[in-house]
Amino acid sequence: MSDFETGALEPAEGQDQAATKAAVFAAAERLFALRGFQNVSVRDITAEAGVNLASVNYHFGSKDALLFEIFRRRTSELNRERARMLHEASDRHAGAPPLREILEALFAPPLRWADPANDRRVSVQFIIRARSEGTEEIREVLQNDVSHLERFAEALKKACPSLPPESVYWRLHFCLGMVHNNRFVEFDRLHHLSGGQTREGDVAALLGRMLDFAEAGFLA
Amino acid sequence: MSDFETGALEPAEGQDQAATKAAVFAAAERLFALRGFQNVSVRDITAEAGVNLASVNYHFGSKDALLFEIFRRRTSELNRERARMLHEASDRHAGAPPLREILEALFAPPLRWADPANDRRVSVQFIIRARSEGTEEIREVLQNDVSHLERFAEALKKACPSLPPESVYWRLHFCLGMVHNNRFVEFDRLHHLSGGQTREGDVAALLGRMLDFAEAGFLA
DNA sequence: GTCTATAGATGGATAGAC
DNA sequence: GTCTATCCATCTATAGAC
Repeated sequence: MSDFETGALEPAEGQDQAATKAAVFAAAERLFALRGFQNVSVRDITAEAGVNLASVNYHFGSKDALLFEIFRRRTSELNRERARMLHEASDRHAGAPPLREILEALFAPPLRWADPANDRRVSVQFIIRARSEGTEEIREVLQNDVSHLERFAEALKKACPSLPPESVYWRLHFCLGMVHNNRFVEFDRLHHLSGGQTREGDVAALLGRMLDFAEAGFLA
Repeated sequence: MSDFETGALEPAEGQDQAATKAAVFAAAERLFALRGFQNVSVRDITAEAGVNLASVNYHFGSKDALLFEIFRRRTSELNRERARMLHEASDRHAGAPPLREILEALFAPPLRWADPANDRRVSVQFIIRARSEGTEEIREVLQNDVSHLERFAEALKKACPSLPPESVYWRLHFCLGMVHNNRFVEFDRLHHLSGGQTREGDVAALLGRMLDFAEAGFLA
């Protein structure tokens, strides 16, 4: 299943099965990201996608299963990007990448997605929302699937040998908090607070700011 | 209104009006904090409080209004504690408190509440959840009520005169992200990731860790 | 496979008895 | 003021026609 993105697909006026599923997937992700899971009904999704009401259950089984499928796909994509960046940094430095490059592998992928020029913009918001508002099933996955974080924790321990392991874990937790706080609402609030001095659109600059802050925090 | 906590109140078998309102308030806060706003029905709340179904609408007007009243009370309490700590730090240092004491005024109150020995434990979780899952009305308040943060931003600018103002705002944003990430779910996940090395119960130690990290981040 | 119509369940809110 | 009974809207899920 879920092989609908293997080629170039337009919504099409036709009755292509894959196109319908893709339209539902995209509409659901967008609406969930903007309004939250519980505030979006199956009717909202099918209306936005321009398909009939039964499509969600036919293609995904249930509303919960739809949410879960989007979540699994997006988190696996994100973690794959992070793992690849960490791996490349490791290769560049004989298996012991420096602190800043580890943090960059953690921060850069979600920030790249968050770029206004990127069509993955809503995907980051979706993931952040699903993390906290998701179903019990999603909560279980979050609890048990920590293998990608383990790789980061190990790399950080190696890069900060003088730091007690539990401090590494806590600081990784702080870094994740920085990432999870990158919601539209929080950006808007900051923009208001700063009198318009903060520009969230410049994700490259934001990445630099986050790296400066987190790197210094790790070296404390 | 909402003057029901002026004395020692037990749920009572009687029909005390204030006691009923307090029971609804407490049950709602607890359930919202644990399960999220949309996953708790008015029936759940009244059942948990041991009162009749109509109580929510009679005492608060609606489910939304109940959420809003809890939110307003808890956030005003929290911001008052923060403002008081900031003010005291300011007094101790002739109007120019050092960076670490400003950050302590920001971090300490929610962490004190989060202490397992504190009955305010759920209140922090409630606030964090309400911030992201709340109604439109709550979102508007978040957007417009930033006066308490302005005081912190001003103090931070004064404590870090060499830092561009927009950097101060961004770093304040990062610090708030650290605070907002202190959810039960995230603590549990971290506990699992670290193989039990992180103990969230020791809030004093956690405060120290957060201060070390954030202070270094600000000095970067 | 697609879509309409509807079942079946649940929720917020309220009228009216006491 | 309290509480029961109920209204009415809305939602997910599905049966069955095409």
